[in-house]
Amino acid sequence: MPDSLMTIRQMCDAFDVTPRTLRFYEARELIFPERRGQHRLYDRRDRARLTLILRGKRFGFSLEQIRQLLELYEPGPNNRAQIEATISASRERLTDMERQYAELRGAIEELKDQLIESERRLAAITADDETTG
Amino acid sequence: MPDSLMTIRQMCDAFDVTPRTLRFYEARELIFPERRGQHRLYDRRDRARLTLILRGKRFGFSLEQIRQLLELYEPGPNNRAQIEATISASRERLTDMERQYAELRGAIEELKDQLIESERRLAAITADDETTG
DNA sequence: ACCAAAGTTTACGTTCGCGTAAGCGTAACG
DNA sequence: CGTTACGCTTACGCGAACGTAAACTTTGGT
Repeated sequence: MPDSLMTIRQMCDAFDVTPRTLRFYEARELIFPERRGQHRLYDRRDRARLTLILRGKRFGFSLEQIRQLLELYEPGPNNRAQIEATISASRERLTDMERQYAELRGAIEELKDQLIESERRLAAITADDETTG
Repeated sequence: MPDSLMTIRQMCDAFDVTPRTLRFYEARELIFPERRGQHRLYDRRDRARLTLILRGKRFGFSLEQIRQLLELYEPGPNNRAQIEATISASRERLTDMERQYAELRGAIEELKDQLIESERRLAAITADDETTG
């Protein structure tokens, strides 16, 4: 079993997705499995892309945004203009992600404060129970 | 103009959303504006909640997840069980968010590496142009 | 008093990200 | 040689998160 090529079922088991999902991503041009006859075969590159797709989804990106992100990881034509465009797009995406990163930190801190406040209130009630009860 | 109460239009302008969106969030019980006659009036609390809603959306949370998150910020009944439940839920959410935070850091680093690689390729082509051209 | 602007409800329409069922090919197993 | 399993395509369905249109009331300005 050459692990360099996987069937759709092996992919589904490995990544916990359905066949429908893989075919859907293919229709949206996010992955490009080979065809052996009618059957799809997924290689290392497809798996790497799928990993990025699923991660992108956890960040709330749309499939279209993810598709554009994936293009940034492609070897691409050694055309200067293309490389420059990729660099520019990468920088923009990086800026967005850094902002989101900072925002998430802020949200975490706020929730932490809220948690501490709840713990304080619980402690107050507990102390009250001990004196009153 | 008492800025403690805002009309739906002022809210839309301030947060860059449509009236439909605000009414939709209200129908889903994410915000609870007062009614002066038939009209809605939004106070500081509504605005605070809307800020959290929009931020949650940027993190890819569903409105239902956000609604549950908002509950954690509510004063809530001083019932011990309720507070304990809130604390427990807050801890779980915090764990998730910390994980997402770390994951985002990883994604940023990967894209950075990719960017550096692109810059290297561009430099190589440029150097090539200078010697060849 | 009147008109336009703004707000309200009701309800159908739309896009995204798949789920799900129908119907067909084919390959392997007993 | 049948049937069982897996995969393929086509296509309709569905919940989320609004957009949009229709019809009505309310409110502010002149």
